[in-house]
Amino acid sequence: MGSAHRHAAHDQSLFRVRAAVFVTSARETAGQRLEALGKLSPRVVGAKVDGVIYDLHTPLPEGVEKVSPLDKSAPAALKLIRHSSAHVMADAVQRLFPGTKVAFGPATDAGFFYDYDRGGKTFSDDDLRAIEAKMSEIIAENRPFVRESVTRDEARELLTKLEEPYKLEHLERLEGDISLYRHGDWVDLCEGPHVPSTGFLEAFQLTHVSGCYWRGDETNPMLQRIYGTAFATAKDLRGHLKRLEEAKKRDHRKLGKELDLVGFHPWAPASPFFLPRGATVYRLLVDYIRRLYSRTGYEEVVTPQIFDTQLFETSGHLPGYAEAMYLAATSENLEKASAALAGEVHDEQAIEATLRESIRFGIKPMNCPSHCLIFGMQRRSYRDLPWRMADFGRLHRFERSGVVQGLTRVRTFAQDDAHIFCTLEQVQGEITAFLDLVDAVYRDFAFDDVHLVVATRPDKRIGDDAIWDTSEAALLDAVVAKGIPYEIAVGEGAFYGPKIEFHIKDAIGRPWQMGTIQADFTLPERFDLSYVGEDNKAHRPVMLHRAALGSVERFFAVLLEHVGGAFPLWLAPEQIKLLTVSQKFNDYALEAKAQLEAAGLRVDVDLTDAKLGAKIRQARLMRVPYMGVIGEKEVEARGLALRKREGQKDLGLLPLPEVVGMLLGEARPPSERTAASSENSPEPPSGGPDPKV
RNA sequence: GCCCAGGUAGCUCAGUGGUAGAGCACCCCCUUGGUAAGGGGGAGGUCGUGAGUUCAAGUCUCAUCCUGGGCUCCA
Repeated sequence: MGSAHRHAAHDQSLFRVRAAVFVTSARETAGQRLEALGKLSPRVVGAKVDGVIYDLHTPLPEGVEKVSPLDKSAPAALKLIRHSSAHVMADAVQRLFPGTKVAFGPATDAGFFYDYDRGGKTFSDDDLRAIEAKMSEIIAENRPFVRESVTRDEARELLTKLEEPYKLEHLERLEGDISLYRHGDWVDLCEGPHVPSTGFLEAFQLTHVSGCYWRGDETNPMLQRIYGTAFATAKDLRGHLKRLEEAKKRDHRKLGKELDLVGFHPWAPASPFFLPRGATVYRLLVDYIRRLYSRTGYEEVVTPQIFDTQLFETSGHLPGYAEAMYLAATSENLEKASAALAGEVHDEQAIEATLRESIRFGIKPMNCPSHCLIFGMQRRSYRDLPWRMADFGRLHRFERSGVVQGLTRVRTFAQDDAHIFCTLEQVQGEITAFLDLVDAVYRDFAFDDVHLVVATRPDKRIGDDAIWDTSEAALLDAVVAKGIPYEIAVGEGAFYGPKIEFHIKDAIGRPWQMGTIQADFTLPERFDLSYVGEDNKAHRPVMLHRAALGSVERFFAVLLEHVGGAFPLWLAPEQIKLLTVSQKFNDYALEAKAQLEAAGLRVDVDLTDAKLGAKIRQARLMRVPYMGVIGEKEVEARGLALRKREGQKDLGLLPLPEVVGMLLGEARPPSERTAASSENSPEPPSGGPDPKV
């Protein structure tokens, strides 16, 4: 698997200015030191002092050794630029909208934001443009950013005077030194560091507004968050905007519509319709996983959609997961329930029983409970373990209206889901095998930037520490043995067991979490599952939840964006489209189509009276991997003129059997290509004929 | 669920209170052609939905549904 990419919990410490540094102001500053070293220039936005970022005007601590300039183009400089931009924005907002209170305003991975309380009022897009204009004025004033170290009482006094309740609240949570930052007349409770002056901010843009809660808590007042982005230079900003544009072009919702893959309808919100072309790809994905299962010892089951709610009470989904579950009612039961509510039933217990009965059925949000039922249907022996039970069952989860998104967050989906029932001793081997499986899958889809996160026991958990020790060790040992880059997310595991998450990066560098494998000790317990061991006693199995693609819908979306709509041959809805030069050749085109289809290819044909150029354009827009042009010469030669999607590759006139041979080799996922089929690779090594084996 | 922005023909989008538009797609006709759009004609909309203001509403107000961007949630 891929490079040694890691998410290292970004060097926050770099930006934490050390304590007890600002006692006097007579001390030499970073800027002075750099100047003395002849390293100060207008490109320098800060200083790196023994690995910690300082403002230029901040006094250095005693006995520092290394002071180096922080160039505005350095990645670490972005944080200064963005955080300073946030201050300037807040200044602009308070100038334009007096009385607005400020909350938090940090730099983020993509830019910055600042949260405001406008006393219930909101910001419009026009407001953003006005704020941008005001920011430009403040930047033109080129006021220096100045740090002040103050006592808690002084800070409290100032913030009280400024009437900043959120800042005051935050002040009381702060530990250690308190500092303020000023530029011009504007002052903020802030840790810094900042760029030397507002004039250093060359390229910024406010992007959008959203609501958010104070300290992220839904019960707190809602604030208005204005997002922006900022870069060292206008060129960098343009580059960023261009990348956003690129991402927009690849957006699966746009491509899904353009390529006739997916549709939506208001009567089934957040629930995709896979149209014929999309359904083909969907089926190919599932078929691919099925073939993998048959090679790796999985057995597929088909399970019900709707269950008595007792199932979910046993599994704990009710009431724990109730808000995300659809419940199913029958009209008969609903009538009884409304009669009860209308007061036609008087016995309180009877009313309660009637109401309970009215929602007696639940639509499954996960497959695991029904798999537990299957396990429990018969007496199981240790000889049956590990048992790998796969299920592509459709799941329904009620996601809140604000969180659904295209195919990546939907209310109905299927997973390449499987549950492995095994002994504690077998866990590590199963993990290792799954790592291999996932590795093969991501390779086949050309996701080459993959890394793992091992999530360990959270504070709130169930199960003995001894079991956690064993299962965490099993996960880690398997990962370490594979030599795959990983990181450990301490305390991020599920309450029922540790897990491994698989994160990939797509073609334009965006991260996605795809597969996962989790150990579970709870569910077997809840369902009282057991197997008979060698010792003829009952033992509790361990359950592993695992998926490589995750949700097929989501994987479809990520893959679609990854390939920019151009599916590889083995996944393309149509592998080749036949284009006739004129309708005189339609009969032969249909013959050729039948022959290619008989050989197992997915073939489309354009018999319209459009000109060849228009047909090619149409096929290219649909990203069809191969085109077969058919005119007089091709009919005579019983072949077609092959043209490849990538580049302008005209592969010339080929007899049909040769076309079949060429395409079939490429028509399987890489891991299923045999030496025999790669012989027919469409791109033989250059220079001379293929060295046949 | 909350905040912001949208919703006009199948698609992409014009339309600032006074007779609903364009391009593409679709249907018909001409054209029968050689590697990213041949030409002509036609059909297609209760402007998301429901109320309200007005002599008059796609346009203003309110409500509601859906979509998008965030927040939040995520066994």
